Amino acid sequence: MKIGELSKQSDIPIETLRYYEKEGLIPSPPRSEGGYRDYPNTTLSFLTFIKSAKSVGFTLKECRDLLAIFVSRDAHTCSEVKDLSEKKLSDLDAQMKALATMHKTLKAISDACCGGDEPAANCAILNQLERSV
Amino acid sequence: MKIGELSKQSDIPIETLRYYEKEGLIPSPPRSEGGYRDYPNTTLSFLTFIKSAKSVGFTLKECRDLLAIFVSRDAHTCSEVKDLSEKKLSDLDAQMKALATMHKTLKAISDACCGGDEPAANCAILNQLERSV
DNA sequence: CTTGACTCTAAAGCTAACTACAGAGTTTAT
DNA sequence: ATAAACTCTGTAGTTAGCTTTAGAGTCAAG
Repeated sequence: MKIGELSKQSDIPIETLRYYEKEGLIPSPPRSEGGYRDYPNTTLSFLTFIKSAKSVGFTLKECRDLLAIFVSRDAHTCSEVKDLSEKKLSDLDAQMKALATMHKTLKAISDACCGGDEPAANCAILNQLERSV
Repeated sequence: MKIGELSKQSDIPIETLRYYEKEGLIPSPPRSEGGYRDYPNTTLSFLTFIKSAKSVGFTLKECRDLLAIFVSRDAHTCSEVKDLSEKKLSDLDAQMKALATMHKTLKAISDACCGGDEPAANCAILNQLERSV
C-alpha cells in the first residue's frame, strides 16, 4: 500500500505519516523500485492503536512506548501496561483538578462583576486581578 | 527600579520581564544614563495582574488585552470584561470535559486489565487500544 | 509522449511561553 | 583601580506535534 492510500484509510495526513516514521512510531516500510514506501497491512493497526492511545491522552512518545510493548506483547507483562495506564489516569486527574481550581477561582471573580454597560472603572474582575488571586 | 529588583519583587525572571516587554504586556520603561531600564512602581501592579490572569487560565495574549482594558478602564465597560471572563470559563469547561471523557474511557479500559505479572499477550488494555476507542 | 497526479528528501516554519547564550557595556564595592 | 555584579541587545534553542515549502523524481492515462 502506498502512502496516499494509507493516508486515506487511516485518515491521517501523508506528512504526519512520514513524521510518525521519523519519530519511530511506525516502522520504516520496504520501498518499491522507484523508492516509494510500500506499507504492510499491519501498519494500519499500528495507526489505529496510536489514534486510540492519543485519544485517551497519551503523548506521541508514550504511544511509541506502548506500541513497542504491543509489538512484543509476550515479552511484557500486564502490570507494565497497567502501570502506564494508571500513571496517565493520575496525570489526567491532576490536569482536571488544576482546571477545576482555575474555573472555581475565575467563576467567583466573574460573578462579582455586574457585566453591565457602565464604565469598568470599578469592575470587580479588574479589581480582583490587580490583587493576587 | 532596575530590572533585577523588579525581578526579585515580582518573582519573575529577568529574561521573562524583557520578554513581556517585547510582547507588549508591560510598557517599555524609561532608561537611565547607562541605558538600564528604570521601572516605575506601576509595573509591579501590572505584573501582579498578569500573574493573576495567567493563574486563572488566560494566555499571555489575553493578559495583554485585559491589561489594555485595565489601563484605560474608563474607556471600557464591565460587559466587555465579563465577556472575556465568561469566554474563558467556557474554555476551561470544555477542556475539563475533554479530560473527563479521556479519563472515563481510559479508566474503563484500564479496569479491564488484571495488572498481574503474566505476559501481556492478552492484555485487555492493548486489545482495546488496537480497536478504536 | 506528455501531462497530471503522486511521491521523495531535507529543512524550515508554526504556536506558546519562555530560556539560554554570546559578547559588550555599566555600576558598585573594596 | 580593579574586580565582581549587573545590565544590555540580538539571536537561537526548548517542547509537542505537526505543517509547509522547494525542488526533484516516478507513475499512470490518453
